[in-house]
Amino acid sequence: MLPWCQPEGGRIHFGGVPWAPGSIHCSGQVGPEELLPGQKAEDPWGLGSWDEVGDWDQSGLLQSAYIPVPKQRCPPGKAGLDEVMAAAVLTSLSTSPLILGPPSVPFSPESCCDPWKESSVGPSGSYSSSNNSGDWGWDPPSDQSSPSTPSPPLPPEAAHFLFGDPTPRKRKNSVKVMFKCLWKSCGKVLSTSSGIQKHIRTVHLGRRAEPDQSDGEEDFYYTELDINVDSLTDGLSSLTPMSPTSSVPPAFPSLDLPVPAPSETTAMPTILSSVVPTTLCHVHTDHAYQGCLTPVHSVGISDKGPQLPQPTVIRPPVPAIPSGLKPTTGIRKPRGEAKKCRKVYGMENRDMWCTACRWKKACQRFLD
DNA sequence: AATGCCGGGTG
DNA sequence: CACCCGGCATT
Ligand SMILES: [Zn+2]
Repeated sequence: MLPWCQPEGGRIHFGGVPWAPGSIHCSGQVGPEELLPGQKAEDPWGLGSWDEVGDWDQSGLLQSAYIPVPKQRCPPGKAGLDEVMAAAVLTSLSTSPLILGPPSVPFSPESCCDPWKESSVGPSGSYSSSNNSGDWGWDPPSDQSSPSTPSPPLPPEAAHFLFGDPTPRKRKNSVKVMFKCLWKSCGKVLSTSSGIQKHIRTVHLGRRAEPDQSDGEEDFYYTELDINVDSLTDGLSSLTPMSPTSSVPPAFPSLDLPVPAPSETTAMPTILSSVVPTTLCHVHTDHAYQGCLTPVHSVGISDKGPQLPQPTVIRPPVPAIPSGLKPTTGIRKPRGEAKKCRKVYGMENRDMWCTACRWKKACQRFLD
């Protein structure tokens, strides 16, 4: 009687793409009411504001590291430095002498990576089949690559990347800056730093709302997001999967989409590669458990991952563990809290899940 | 009870 | 490989 147990003869595929990213319209969660009435964003460093986020569509948002220094960020004297640097980079970035192609980003982002490209793999057909220890190459345990969500007592460990241009000014009109709360189970996203600062201070830190002389702890519980807003054009098409043969009325619940995996699609030209902590894997398709799982080398530019200094193997330390005696309540994997496909689409729409989810594997679309 | 997903199958 | 699922830790 299982919903999807019907004659599996023909799956329902709407042109291959359930819904395109960037076309989703999220309403709720982030609403005007989250922003202070009169507080029209004071945007500490005049980033141009994007306040009053009624709804924002997640197109390609690239998580930028942390943003450890919100306030007092412009020391009287050397304030201009970052600014200049940033400006310089952005400039050389977006105004490459001859690359004034299409009105959008010069580095054709869309071209290859669509978050949900269900099962079409291998455009260029040559994903070097680098080893990949058989398994679904992964390293669940001991992971920390991602800005793990902090928990109350957790001492913020964010001083890693203090460099690399902390506040990439929003580009012409393709990048918006948002601030996301990293608290355990709160993915609140606000448009202004002061916004989440207050949010965190009050809601989480249980502190007072006045931004005055707060120990600035809240600064550690939010991160900045650079949302690419240039794919407003695509998508929109198959947002309503009207199956031709009227099978499985999708009618997905009017849920506010939970930030899907940050589809990193920004191909760094060159200069940029040195300014941006390439902590994210690029190409990342839904199905393709390749994307970053399999060390996709040769992506055009030999962009060696900045990580993995690994001069010597750091594996050995796994000798003494009395077989069958795992501390059942030890360092257990904290099971990410992000809503995964199953919950998001529901069992009835299993066909929309990402492949991983369908196979009961770790979700690839909504990673934690 | 529902989820997320590892580990272990199957063609 | 693509695909499925038992089973178990988590929520
Ligand atoms: Zn999924």
